[in-house]
Amino acid sequence: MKNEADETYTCGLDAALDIIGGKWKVLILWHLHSGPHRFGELKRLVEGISEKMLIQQLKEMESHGIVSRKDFKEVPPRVEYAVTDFGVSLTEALRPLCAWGEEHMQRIEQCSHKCEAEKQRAAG
Amino acid sequence: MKNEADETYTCGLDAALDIIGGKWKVLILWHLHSGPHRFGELKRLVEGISEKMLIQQLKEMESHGIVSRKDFKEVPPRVEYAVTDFGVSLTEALRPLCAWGEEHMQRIEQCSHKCEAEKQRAAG
DNA sequence: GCAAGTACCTACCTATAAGTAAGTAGAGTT
DNA sequence: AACTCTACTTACTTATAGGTAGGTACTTGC
Repeated sequence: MKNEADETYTCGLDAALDIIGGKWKVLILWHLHSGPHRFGELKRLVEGISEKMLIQQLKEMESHGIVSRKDFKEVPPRVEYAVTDFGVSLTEALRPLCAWGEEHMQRIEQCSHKCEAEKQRAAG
Repeated sequence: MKNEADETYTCGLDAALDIIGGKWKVLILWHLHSGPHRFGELKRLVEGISEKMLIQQLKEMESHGIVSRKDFKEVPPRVEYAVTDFGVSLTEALRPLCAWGEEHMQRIEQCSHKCEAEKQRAAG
């Protein structure tokens, strides 16, 4: 967000959300947390993600140093993705938030349903 | 994200990011964390936010129960926003991530600059 | 009348994220 | 030849988030 040339982030959360914000990154990170995975494994584990989005997200996470990519130079291609040490520090920092989300998941779901219902009502 | 009628979140982070994801919510929450604020105060504190976005984000945060809105029924209007108990539990859960972001802020900024530079190089 | 203060609402536009579909490469199998 | 496996790339489209500009309401002061 606040990454214009002359500006810095207002707070640490702002910066952190630049690294893990968006629909897919936390899901990918969640699966990689349990150990290294190949591309195809991740694709099957992360339900609903397209190859294109998976590649894009992995590339971004790699460029942020959260994830490492190991190419075994084989044919058919064999590539393995794993969380880096830096990425592990992030997953550790995410633990409390993860627990909070688990604890309040039903509440969040109910709210989301209510918000959807209100939107549809407003749409007529 | 995963709030379709028949689906639930894959992990707690997924759910939590539904509550605080996006450009503005963490910044608003960060300012409200220090105590209740009126609309105009928040508008001045959160640099770069438009009234429209501030209203929209506050409304969403209120509907999620993170923020409370107290209308003093005065003219000119006087409304005060504060973090709820539920919101406090969220801010507590966000502390480690906030600290992580603070700790790695410069690294994140440098990476963002590099990504921008690469994008511009690719654009020609 | 205008301007200031306060906190919103609405219509429309722009930017960004995500999605779909087609394609690439090499090796092996039918 | 086609198909399978693997992991990508590219062009274009759609969905969503954020932004701009105009407006509302009331009171007070000039």
